[in-house]
Amino acid sequence: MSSKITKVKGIYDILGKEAKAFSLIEETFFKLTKLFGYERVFLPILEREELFVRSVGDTTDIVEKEMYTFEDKGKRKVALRPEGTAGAVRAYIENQVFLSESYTKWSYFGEMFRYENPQAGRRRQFYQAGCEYFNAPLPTADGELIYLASWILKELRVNAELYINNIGCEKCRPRYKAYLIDYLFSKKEKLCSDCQKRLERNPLRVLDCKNPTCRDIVEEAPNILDFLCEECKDHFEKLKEILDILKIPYKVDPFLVRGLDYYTKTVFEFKVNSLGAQNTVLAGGRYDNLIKELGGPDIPALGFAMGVDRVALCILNLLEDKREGVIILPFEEKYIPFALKVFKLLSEATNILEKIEEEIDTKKFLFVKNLMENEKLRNFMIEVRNRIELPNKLGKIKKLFNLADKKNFAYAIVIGEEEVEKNFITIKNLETREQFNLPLNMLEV
RNA sequence: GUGGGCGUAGCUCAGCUGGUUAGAGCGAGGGACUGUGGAUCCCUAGGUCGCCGGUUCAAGUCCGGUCGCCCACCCCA
Repeated sequence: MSSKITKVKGIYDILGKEAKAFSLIEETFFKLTKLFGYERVFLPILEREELFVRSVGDTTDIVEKEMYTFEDKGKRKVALRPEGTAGAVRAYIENQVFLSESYTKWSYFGEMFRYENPQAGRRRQFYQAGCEYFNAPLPTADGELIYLASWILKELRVNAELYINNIGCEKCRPRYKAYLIDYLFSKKEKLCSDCQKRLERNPLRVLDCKNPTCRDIVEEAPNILDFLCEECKDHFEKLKEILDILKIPYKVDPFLVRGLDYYTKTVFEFKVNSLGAQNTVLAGGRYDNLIKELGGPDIPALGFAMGVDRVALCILNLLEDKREGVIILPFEEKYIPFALKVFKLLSEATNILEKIEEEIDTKKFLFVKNLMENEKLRNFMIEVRNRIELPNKLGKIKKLFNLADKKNFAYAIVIGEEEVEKNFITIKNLETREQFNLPLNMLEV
């Protein structure tokens, strides 16, 4: 063997159980976002670097040191997206979607890239499932969005707590910021070294420092909620009422600030306690100025992103492999033609089943009638619809059953001399070990 | 970017203060068992001991570097 090529640091193959978790998350996410009117969109992974500098913020760590940036062959400065909102907003503006739609709801699922040191729940290539809701000024939109987010997590059996805050708008935040900086400067020598740096670059981030002495200082700091303008205050009060009506439990955390510059008014986070340090599983908020700042019209918007890798970690041990599907087992090579016939008949029968559920065009087929009456057969056909496979090798019968068992099939179809001669199949339930026959002429219409 | 821990078979790990041919369990493949699986027993395959260099008569073991993994800081979903 020649020298092996390994993966690059922090970038992982998603296989096996984790892949199952990913699929379940994706499926659940799109099922529920669709229910709430979101359309799935497919956005570029590669964008101009400037997009993120201008939206995420040039003093954020994401932009300062975590972006994968490079020059392409046309000398364009490009970056792998570190998050999804900026690209969505760019697409919204560039395609002038606002001209033809009075409001727009998008959902997406895809990989993001940040050059960070890997740890539990943090990878350089990671996946986010996100929603963006454009042209939605009312606090009901915030409520609806949070309701959607909490439902997705509930459906996935993730126990998360919701924290909300309002970080003001361009009218009220500067005043708060000034007071905060004043206060923090008076305590500067007591702050940790990181916070002293934050004070210069991004003072709001001092508010969620984990250092205990910083926390004590923050406890006494001016509270953003006392500084909100009438509009922001009203928005926040209404949001809380909406959450109460929707019966979504939440905690107000006045020290909750988001790391990205574009947020205004509502911000929220769902946190779990089973995950270690990286415990935020879904987060988002309102970004009323971002569209304007990126050269579009003055349109309010909001959104959230869910950390797919982190949610997968949460639900990994909830996944059980259950028996599913059917494998056809011809005992010898000479029975393979018969097995192929069975394979074709059964897989086509699943199509007919689909149709019956919609239009009750049934009785046409004898086997369908039988199916409705015979519970055993019905359960079998449900599994046929889940999965049907032919074996890829011949061997001792014991081996074949062993294989069927290890691959978690629900049923095995036995094909040997007697079956071929009398034109039937023997169906074995691999869990109960029960067997029954199905004459094939029932399937041949 | 910083710090701590760790890299031996597909997986989980033994391998003493350096000493002959590198071990177990699980898993995989085969057999005992030629129309019926999960148990038991037997057999087999699979390792440049992450990689590079150094010390030594001798390195899986010691030293340096490097790559990767895990965890935390930081950051964020």
